[in-house]
Amino acid sequence: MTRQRRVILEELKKAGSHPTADEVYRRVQKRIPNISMGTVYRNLEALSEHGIICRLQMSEGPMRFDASMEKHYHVRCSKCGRVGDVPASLVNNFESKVRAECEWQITGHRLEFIGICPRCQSKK
Amino acid sequence: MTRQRRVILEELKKAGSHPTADEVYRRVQKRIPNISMGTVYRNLEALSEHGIICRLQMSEGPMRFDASMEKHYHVRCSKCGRVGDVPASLVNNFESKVRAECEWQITGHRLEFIGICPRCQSKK
DNA sequence: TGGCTTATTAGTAATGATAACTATTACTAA
DNA sequence: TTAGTAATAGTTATCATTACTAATAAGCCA
Repeated sequence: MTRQRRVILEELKKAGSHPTADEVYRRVQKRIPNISMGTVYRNLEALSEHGIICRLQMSEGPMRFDASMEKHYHVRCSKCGRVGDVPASLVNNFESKVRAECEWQITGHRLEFIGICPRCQSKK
Repeated sequence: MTRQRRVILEELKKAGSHPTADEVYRRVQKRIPNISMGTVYRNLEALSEHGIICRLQMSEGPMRFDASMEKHYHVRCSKCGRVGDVPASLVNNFESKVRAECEWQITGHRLEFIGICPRCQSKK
């Protein structure tokens, strides 16, 4: 656990929402001015491989990262791209019939909601 | 509807599965040898904007395209990357509770199953 | 503590998918 | 046939991400 890795994790936690690698980079840069983008990517990768953070591949835009490991889904705002959380408890099981009737062996799924965030709703 | 666009659409339909832009390009190239990659992208884009084809942003790998417009979901093989279809009828409604309880205005979702395709299952 | 081994870094260059640009060509309607 | 528009081929640019490399820092044992 190097200083760089520690600061990257701290800033990701502070960010709260779901920053991209670049947003993490810009935050960390304020504390370690000569940090390199490669270091940010490498550490976000390492942290997610150790199950400490989560990498979110959304259907649009670059990869995002999430320090929260609780089970939840994500909503992406189609106006501004912001990403929010949807507790898994709001989503009923929908996989069982697919598992039963599909000749593929289903191992998981990726679900992302599309919507308009509160901020963009009030803008209009 | 230019010759290029027509051939792109024909080859996409013939391809059956879910080719990437590059695969479409290679197929079309056999009939129009000097076609440009840009033309392929532009036309796949145009066709999908007109609702004639469907562009699939999978969570891994490049964009894929689908000539079938029936409502269905996709499974991606985690071994080989192949993409298959899952009829929408196998998936129960799971969105209503989210719509009701989330302060975002939900407009849709993107769902992708992960699994192992029949071919990779038998390989092992 | 000091030296040794290995991992990690900063910096830069490379990659791969996609989009933008530009001069040229094809299509269309008058 | 011609002006106007749209689409093309070819090329270059962009953006996110990964790979490479020499220098630096961690961790560990004597």
